[in-house]
This record gives sequence, C-alpha cells and structure tokens, in this order.
Amino acid sequence: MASPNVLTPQAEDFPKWYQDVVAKAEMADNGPVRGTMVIRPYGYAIWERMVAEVDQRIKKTGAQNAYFPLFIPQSYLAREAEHIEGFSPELAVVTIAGGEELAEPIVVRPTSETVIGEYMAKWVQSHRDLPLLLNQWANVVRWELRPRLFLRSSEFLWQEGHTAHASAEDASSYALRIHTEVYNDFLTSILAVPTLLGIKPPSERFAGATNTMTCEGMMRDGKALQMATSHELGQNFAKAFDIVFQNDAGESAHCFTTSWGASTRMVGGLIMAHGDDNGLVVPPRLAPIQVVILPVREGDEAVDAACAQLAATLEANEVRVTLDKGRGSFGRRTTDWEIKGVPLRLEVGPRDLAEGLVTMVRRDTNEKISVALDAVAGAISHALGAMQADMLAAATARRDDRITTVSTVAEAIEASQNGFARLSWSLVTPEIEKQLKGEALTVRCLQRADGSIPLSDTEDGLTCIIAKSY
RNA sequence: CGGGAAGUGGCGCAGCUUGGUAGCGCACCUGGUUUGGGACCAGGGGGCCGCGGGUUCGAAUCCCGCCUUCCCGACCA
Repeated sequence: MASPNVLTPQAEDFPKWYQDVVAKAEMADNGPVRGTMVIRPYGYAIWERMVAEVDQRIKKTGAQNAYFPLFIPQSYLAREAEHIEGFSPELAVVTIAGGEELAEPIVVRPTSETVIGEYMAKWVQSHRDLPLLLNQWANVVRWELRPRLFLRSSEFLWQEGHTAHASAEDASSYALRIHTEVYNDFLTSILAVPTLLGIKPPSERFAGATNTMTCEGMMRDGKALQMATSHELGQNFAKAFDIVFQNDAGESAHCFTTSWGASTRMVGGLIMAHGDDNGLVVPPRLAPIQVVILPVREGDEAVDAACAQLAATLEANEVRVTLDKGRGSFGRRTTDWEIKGVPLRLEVGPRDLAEGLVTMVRRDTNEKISVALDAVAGAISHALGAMQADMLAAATARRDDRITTVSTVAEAIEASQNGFARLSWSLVTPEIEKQLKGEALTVRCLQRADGSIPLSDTEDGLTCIIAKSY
C-alpha cells in the first residue's frame, strides 16, 4: 500500500485524485495554451497500446487507413446545416496565413466528415466502388471551455472512421458492427471497462447524424463517460457533398454514410474506471508494462543475476516486462510502480532467493504470492489472465451496484446523484430533459428492456440511462 | 463564456494586511550509511515571486490590464 499523502484519496476529492494520478503516474502535463495537453511517454505508451488494439479490430472489419488534411475550407462545414450549427462554437479558424488575410478562412478540423465526403464523391462512381471503408488516426481541435487532461482537451488524438454504402441497411449494419466488434470488444476485453450500449436521444446526437450509438462507461465516482461512438449519417452528407453512385440498374443514387470515433478520452476513462487510492490500475492486456521486476536492494550480485534471468525468461514468453533500476529505497520504488498501475510486481530479494523463491504482487488486489524461480513464467501468465478477468468482473459489479431502476423522474434525479438511473424513456419529454439539465443530468443512452441497442428512439418499451457525466 | 478560488525554485506552500529586494517541506546534486512498503546524516545547486503596464526613492507585497490553472454552470469525443 502506498504511504499516505502520495495521492489525494478518491473519497476526499475525486477530481483532485484524478489530477494527482495524471501527474504522478507521469501520464500528461498541461500544454502552454489553455486546453492543450502534453502526453508524456508513459501516457503515450498506454495510448499506443489502445491504438494497436483498436486499429487491428478496425482493419478486421475491412476498413483501410488513410490520411486527410488538418485544414478544411470553412465553406465545407457550412454545406451540412446541422453540422455547421453544431460545431461552430468549437471551431478554431485560421484567418491569416503567410502574413496575409485569407480570402476564405480555413477551419482546423473538429472532425473530417466534410473533407472526406468531398473525396468520397470523387472516388465513388459505381456500386462496385462500395462500400468505401476509410479510417484515419489524427488530431482534431474543438475549442473547449472547460478542459480536463485526456477527458476534454482542445486538441486531442483519435481515430475517425468514415464509410459510404449503397443502402441504409448496409450502412446501419456496418456502424453497428464497428460499435460492437471494435469498440465494445476492445473496451470490455482489453480495457476491462464494462459498457452500456445504446443510442443517444435526438438531443444528444452528433451534428448531422440520423442515429448515434454510444458505449457508456461508469467511472468510480458514479459518473458516466462516453468511451466511443458510432454514427449513421443517412444521406445527409452524401447530399451535401454529392456522394453519388450508379446502381446495378444504371440509376444514380446518393450513398449512405457512417462515421465513428474513439479518442484519447479513453485514457481518462481507463484512469477513472479502474484507479484506486494507490494510483492507476492498468489491465494486463492493455498494459505497456505488464510486469516490473523489482530488486529489493541494489548491488547484490545474486539478486541482479536473478533479475536479469527472470527478465529474459519473461521476454521469451512475450511478456511486456521492465527491470526496475534498483536505485533508491525499496518502498519508494514500489510506490512509484504502483502509482503507474503496472499489473504485476516481481519482488526479488536475498531472503526469498535463498529459498529459490520470488514474491509476485498483484496491483489490483495487492495479493502477494511466493513463486518458485522455475515456475515464474507460468505463474505470471496465469496471474495476468486472472487479473484481466477479475478487473472486468470488479468493474462490472461496481457499476451494477450503482444502477438503480426507477419509475419516476424525481426518483431518477435522486438515484443519479451517485450512479445511473434507469427509467422508462416514455416518461422523458423535451421538458423533462430540460429539467434534468438543470440538475446537471443527461440522458446517456436509450436501450431496449433487455439491454440491447434499439434501431430508433421511437421503438416501444425503451428504457433510458440518466446520469451525471464527464 | 458566466460565478468563485488561485498563480512565489521541479512539486506543495509561507511571506502580501502594516512596500525595504525571498523562505520552508519534498524533489535535485555530492559523499557516506542504508534498502522486504515513500530511509538517514552531512554538505551543496537552483527563483528578475505568471506576463505587461502603473504608483513609489524602493513592489512578491498597492493599482490596472492580460494569460494560465482549479471548482461550479452552459457546450462537447
């Protein structure tokens, strides 16, 4: 256990705890311009792991990576009325470049539906060109009034997928496939964050979408965080950008498009879904460092040799392992790795070594197990697997404890002070949504009674999740 | 963008009321003793006090403007 005063306890001040973890785990710093973020090597290593896992899943669905420009003509955004209306307040616009006032202002992309739409129109001629499945990893800029590291920064990193299809059904099923096979699978099986899948109410839809799906996660303070999102755009952008194809009967038709994204916000979600008073807890399958080998004292030849041997063995078993430098007190080094959330520590000291043992400690439970030197590889592999499963189970239990099914709006407001309220969607009128807003609450998503994703907000028998959110 | 709080070595803070040129803890460097849950002793280094203006013989301290951060709201991945 970390000594007191390393981090602000969660129960005392959750936002302060979050900042402490971001700083002390060396995840990120504020940038010099308000809302900007410097991602430090450890934070970036975690992001890179997310990128690798998500990218691999995206490619499995058939999408290909490409890259589109940062700068977008302002007129492009204006072509889709809802889109420009939704994004205008958040845009950073370049009006001077090369020392001259520009004839047409250039927008720094807040998202790339518009530029990509322009090129889709160029590239799509026939139904044989469809579906067109594109993805890009990029930075985007949305000027934020209230920034928070990872959760809401004015510039952030993400992946944005953009696809064009011949039919509404094809677009819809692809967006759903991304939602479940890419996002939800990544979130649950790698990030160990259980999700509630649903659609956004019309008031919360992406600007220009006909349907927005969301993966809502619950943080340890009971607030909701949208971890990823997937949109059906209907023919809105196809009409604005003339994305037209000839079908097999030789007739012209507008495509149906989708877009979907997941961002560095997931790093914030990781911190807040799993972190505890001792710091970050990174699930093993995500962790850039899965095991740290920690010599109890420096300069002990037997210990150093055993550490080197263990590192080699684990590397050969494809475990992502780091050898602690052994400088400074044992307690200090232990605490530092604990704050970084490394799943397993292997403590190697002369006492254990004399008996042919090392001590393995799990970050999530602090459970200490003595392991024989020649059994380390197997024990590590087993512990990594167990910890991954236990973290998802624990997060799921915490979440379910905090979801209350209620039957009135007043009860929903009460129940959502410390968690999620589940209420019949039929009780939520636009006036009620306003009332909720006054209580700092929003409808996070709509679900069918069985928790599955509805096709539309007008289906009968839907429930909604009401919560505070980040 | 509105309402609150705050910016002083890397981090956390004191000093400001009653102007006189900066201090503490942690971190850092050197040496030694240590090392099984944030070690100890000794000796060191580092700050034009967020930025810009003003008042004054003199400003961390008083006045004005701006920037940044945090909390609460409206907007959002």
